[in-house]
Amino acid sequence: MERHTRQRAAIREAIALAGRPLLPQEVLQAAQVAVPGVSIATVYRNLKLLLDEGEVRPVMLPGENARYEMAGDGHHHHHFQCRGCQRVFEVEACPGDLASLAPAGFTVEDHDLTLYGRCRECAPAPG
Amino acid sequence: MERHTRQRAAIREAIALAGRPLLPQEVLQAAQVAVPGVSIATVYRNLKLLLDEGEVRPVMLPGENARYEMAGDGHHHHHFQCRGCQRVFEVEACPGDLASLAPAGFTVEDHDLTLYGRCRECAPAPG
DNA sequence: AGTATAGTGCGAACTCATTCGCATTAATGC
DNA sequence: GCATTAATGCGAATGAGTTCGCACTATACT
Repeated sequence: MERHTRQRAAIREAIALAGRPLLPQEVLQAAQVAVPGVSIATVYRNLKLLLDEGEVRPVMLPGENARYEMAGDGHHHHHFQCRGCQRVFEVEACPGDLASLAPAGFTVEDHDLTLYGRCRECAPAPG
Repeated sequence: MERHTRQRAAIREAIALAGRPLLPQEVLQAAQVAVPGVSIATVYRNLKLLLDEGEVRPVMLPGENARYEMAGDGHHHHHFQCRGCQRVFEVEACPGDLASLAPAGFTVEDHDLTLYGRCRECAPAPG
């Protein structure tokens, strides 16, 4: 039977409160604020659990390790990665139907879009 | 001084003729047709060389290892990955200006788009 | 043809994220 | 409170992709 532990709660909280997809390392750092001794192994174990339960979803970006965000209502959205802090944010908008972009004879079922630039905190003209 | 070897020629050819980004393993297979004994180490060494010379460019897709394509004229384009054969193809089209999709205060400099579906050969309704 | 040395093939070594083994800790049910 | 055992922390182990070391090959120049 599944037990309720401080570590698990801290890990779930970390992801829920971040409001953006986190790397396992970022989850660890955030969870360690609440539970100083948490280990990276526990983060990975709980991420797997949360994934199996469908509470959390993996976010893959080009050339990056998987990040994790709350699955929420599963609505379609994309991501923005800041070139200053490397953090990833959710983007609600979507360019819409892209089926016509594919070569003739190809069928488009889905798409992934990643925007790159500067987040509010790493504003343009970095210092 | 840089020498002309059969291996290097075969590797460059493999990428040029493929017309789509190749994984190091795919480059190896293609190059082995021309030069049976080529090793994967040589593929990696030459990929690095070609990258340094700007002849070849890396293509990163979500959750995938780097693929390589000829740098060509460097025009802006995107990619399509087939869910049947996993191969990646170039897509000329682009949805255009996506700057407006980002949250307020964020600056969009660039974007990556990946389409997923079925290529002509792995046509819909696989079987 | 002869020499110097860039390039190659092979297998070992490395990187780094992720997973595992195991002794220990602590949540749950009685 | 006590027993059961899921969960944790630690460090070792994995695994896949990539790189390295070194003896050997073969290109380019004479």
